[in-house]
Amino acid sequence: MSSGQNRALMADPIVSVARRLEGAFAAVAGGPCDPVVRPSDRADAQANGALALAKTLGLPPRDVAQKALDAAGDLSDMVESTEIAGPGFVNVVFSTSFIASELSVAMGDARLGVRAADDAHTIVVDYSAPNVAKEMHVGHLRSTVIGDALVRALQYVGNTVIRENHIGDWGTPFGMLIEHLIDLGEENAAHELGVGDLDGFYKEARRKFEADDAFKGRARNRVVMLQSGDADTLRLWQTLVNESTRYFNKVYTQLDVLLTDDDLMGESAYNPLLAEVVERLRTKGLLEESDGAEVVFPEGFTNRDNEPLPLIIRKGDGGYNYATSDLACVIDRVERLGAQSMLYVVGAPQAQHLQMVESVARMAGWLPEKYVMNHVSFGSVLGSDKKILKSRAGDTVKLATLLDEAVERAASAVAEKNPDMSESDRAHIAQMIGIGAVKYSDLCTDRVKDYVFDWDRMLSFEGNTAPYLQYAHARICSIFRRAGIERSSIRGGQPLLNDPRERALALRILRFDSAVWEMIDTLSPHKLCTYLFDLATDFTSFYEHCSVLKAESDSIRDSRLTLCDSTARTMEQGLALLGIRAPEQM
RNA sequence: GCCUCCGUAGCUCAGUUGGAUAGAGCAUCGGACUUCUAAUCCGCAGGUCGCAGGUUCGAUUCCUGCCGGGGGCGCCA
Repeated sequence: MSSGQNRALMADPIVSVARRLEGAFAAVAGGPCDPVVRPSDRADAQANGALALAKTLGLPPRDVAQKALDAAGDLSDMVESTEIAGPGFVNVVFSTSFIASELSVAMGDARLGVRAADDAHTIVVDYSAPNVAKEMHVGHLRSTVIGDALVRALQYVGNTVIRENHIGDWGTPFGMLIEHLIDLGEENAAHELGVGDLDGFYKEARRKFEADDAFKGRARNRVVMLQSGDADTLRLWQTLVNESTRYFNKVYTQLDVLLTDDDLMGESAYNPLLAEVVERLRTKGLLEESDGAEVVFPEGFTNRDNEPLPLIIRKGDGGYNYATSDLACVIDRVERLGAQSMLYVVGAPQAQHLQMVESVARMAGWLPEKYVMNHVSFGSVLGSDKKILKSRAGDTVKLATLLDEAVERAASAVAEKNPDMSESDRAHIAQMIGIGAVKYSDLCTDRVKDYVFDWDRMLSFEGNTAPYLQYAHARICSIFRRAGIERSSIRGGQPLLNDPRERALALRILRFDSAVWEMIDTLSPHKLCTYLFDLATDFTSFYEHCSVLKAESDSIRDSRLTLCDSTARTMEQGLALLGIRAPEQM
């Protein structure tokens, strides 16, 4: 391994200095000790570890801080100055040459200095999960966009990531859906679904089911035929699935996410395992009979009347329900796919259900202790009235319609601001801007909270928005275009960082490493968004104050070109981890 | 009733796992364009971090109790 790769293991200087101080603090403490190094507004970083340590040692905090600095020895290869301040904080200022050389190393790394996972493993990410013959709406938007970003980030640092799209393709509604398909005629029905009128199809089927007893009877009979594997029924069912997934793929293409047919793992895929789930639970002695159903009582769950709450494995009528297939999922993911970690990107209302599934899986011994099953919960999309987002007619908002509107709005913004652009360029770029804006507005706030959907805000070029970040990237591309310089031609050098904005920008770029890891550690894409916004802000400030092409000297010009290129690469990669494109002009 | 999530500037949101004086962006106000894309930048102002206790050197952050809002609580998925 070259020293370059070795250094790149910790691109963020704050991480580097933290590791250096960790030993020093440990020496003072006489055991492992966190130096608590954080970014600081009074220096580049501050170590707060002395205050806590002072307590256990019974010494004045400032003395402890001094001892730690003494133990750290010579830090001059990375640090310009250290200072003990206030009650015992250690303020750290990096040497500018260290920042410059670290940036050069990071930019020579294939991952731009982002640390590789030291525990890379196989992770299943379960996301999107629309229902066959039902329209995709904003709830699917959140799951799809958040899940996709997590997949990209987890993959980036070296994990093996398996995408699973657990579509709703089984269950009692398929009786009425198949009968409605027959009524319409297969050709007509396929067309209706193929063009994306899933809502109309589903609603009509449900209307007939509720209004027409004969239809209801046929539907019920059809469910039995489906479950018993009747060939003709299965063929009709497959038509529904195929037409729906064809439509989903259109939305996924528009949304620009990674999901393909290879990732489809619908509920029906687990049918062969359901009987085994029951048998295994029975063998373990976990299965109990309750009100005619076969259930498991995981500890710690109670119902309204404070009685134990069961997870229903097999209904009174002998049918299975979603808890059973979710348990089959766990078995399949652990035993067939070798997953050690499972992420469920599912709305907050499913929290208790997933807890119960995990609990039963652990009771049954299907989920080893160290394996994690993580609910990546998220809140709702709200309208400006702070209520769940609805269309003007009061229906749920069709995802496809919403995405079309995003692209339309972006197209008219581009047409207005950049009228010289060709029609085909504009269409292409509007796609990146409109879709990017929707995705970013979904990703940029803490996922556990609800968020307010606002067209004007998300498409604005001001504030924490995708267009603002994309614009920073486009401006850099524009500089190189204007100068007629290939970006790759100026790589490899170390930048001069004499202006405070140059220095701040370089340090910010190096913190990409930590930003990606914060996103991964907390499964929170908004951490990376916040970073990219800071990066764009630091760049724009640099851009306003440090002329690149009209720099005072050629060496400064080249140095600034290097900074521009480093910024653009980091921005493009960061946006890519969020599933967002970075156009070269806009 | 029980469980769970949320409550930070007029609005929309951050706050790096307990650190110094709580930060952005909108909106308002005051400045900067024969431009490396002003789709931008610089500045002013704006706060009882829902309320009350507790833990400790130190709390927006952890604990308890209230108040307000969302969601969940047995055969739909």
